[in-house]
Amino acid sequence: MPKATFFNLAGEKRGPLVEALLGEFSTHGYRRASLDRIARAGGVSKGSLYQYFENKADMYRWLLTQELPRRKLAAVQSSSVPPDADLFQTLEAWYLAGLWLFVREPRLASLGAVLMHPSSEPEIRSLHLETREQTHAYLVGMVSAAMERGELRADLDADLVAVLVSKVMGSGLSETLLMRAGVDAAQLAADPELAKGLAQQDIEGLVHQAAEILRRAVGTG
Amino acid sequence: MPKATFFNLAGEKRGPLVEALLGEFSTHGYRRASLDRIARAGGVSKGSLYQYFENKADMYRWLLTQELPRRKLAAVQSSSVPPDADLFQTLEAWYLAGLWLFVREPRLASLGAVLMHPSSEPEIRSLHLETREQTHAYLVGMVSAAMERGELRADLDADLVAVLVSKVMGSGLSETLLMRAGVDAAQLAADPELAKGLAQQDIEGLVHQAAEILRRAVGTG
DNA sequence: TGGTCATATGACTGGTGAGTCACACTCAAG
DNA sequence: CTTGAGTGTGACTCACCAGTCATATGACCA
Repeated sequence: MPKATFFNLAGEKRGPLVEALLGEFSTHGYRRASLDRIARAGGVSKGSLYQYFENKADMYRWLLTQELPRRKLAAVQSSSVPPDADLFQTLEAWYLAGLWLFVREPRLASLGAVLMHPSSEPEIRSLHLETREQTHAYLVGMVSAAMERGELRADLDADLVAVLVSKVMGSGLSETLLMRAGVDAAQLAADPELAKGLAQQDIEGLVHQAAEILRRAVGTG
Repeated sequence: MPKATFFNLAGEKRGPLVEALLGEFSTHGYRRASLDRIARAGGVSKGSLYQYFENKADMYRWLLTQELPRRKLAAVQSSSVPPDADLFQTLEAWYLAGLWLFVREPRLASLGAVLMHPSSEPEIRSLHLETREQTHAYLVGMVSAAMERGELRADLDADLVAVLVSKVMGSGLSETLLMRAGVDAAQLAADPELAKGLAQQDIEGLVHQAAEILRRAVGTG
């Protein structure tokens, strides 16, 4: 957890620092991220970083568990799901908003994508693992509820369906989108201008197609 | 590419070295893998490593593009697909063999899994990217052929179906299996004994369920 | 025996980067 | 004005590690 000093920071000093953290970790990943660069880009001395955070892993952890969700939520809140939407409509709206994040906030989106992969860095392995477990548990809950509402075939394993959803609507869609635009998540984070190529894809159509495939795969009827 | 010296090596010297490469890269990933450890574990001096390979990336590249496919093929060749099998039966047999690899050769399987993720290490980024592109192209070919045989709905995008297959049958299945057994690919590589927990899962059932979901999702009828 | 070539070795170099520490600055309270 | 707690600083330490090189070994031939 960051130290009190960090939270006491005035916005005009904290803002650039957070930007620096976001930029560095999203373009270089955890291991290759350099604290010297973060300090320089953030307009802060290296020693100060250690006034604010316990260590490098603490910075990464705070960014990914506190700041990333906060910003994601803010960026996605515009999209509202109608109250009578079924599982597939809900998922479609949700993941559509997630894909737009790649266009509007590529650094946030790439960071989020990386977080869903297992990490080989011991300091942050458990963070990635726990995030995946939480996401999975949340989806299992959604799927089970939909099953009880009769929207899904009852003979299916909720666990397996949850993985299906996360793979198809999550990494599957975002990787397809990136592939079609011919860019890499890491490049995108380094140069957000590249997001323009993404915006020209038929994102709505893509997400809808995936949701319909999913509906056919596990939906009733 | 490795140098001639490497290929001239007698089997009894080369074997342990290859084992060391495999062990080190599969448990620590590219960046954290240490050449000193590889040399020690492989019973070879550090200088010799540079008689055999250009550099670290060369070792990684050789292992993943030459040795890994060779061994995977050998480990999987037992499973034969009947000549009249349709796309879904073929995929089921294929990926079933892939999952057994996690039980029999966890280090190979984890290496292969990591290779399918984007890497943030510049030296090997293109290797990972190209592997993913090749795999994708191969699947697109398979899917297109199956479409022409009328096994798949014709209104679908072959590109999207290929991603679907790779996500559901590939990473989706292997991560489900690992999750159920409560192990991590990295742990598994470090301690292959853990594979025993995997063997107790109903692997055949899991793969079959996934293949049937896929059939329903994109198959005709 | 002596010479040559391929191969083997491990101490060493240079670079990097996380984390530390002695010192400097600020400001509010006494 | 003085004090000291809180904050800021960046040169420095320490560990790690890829890659090099001077030297050694040994096989083979003349």
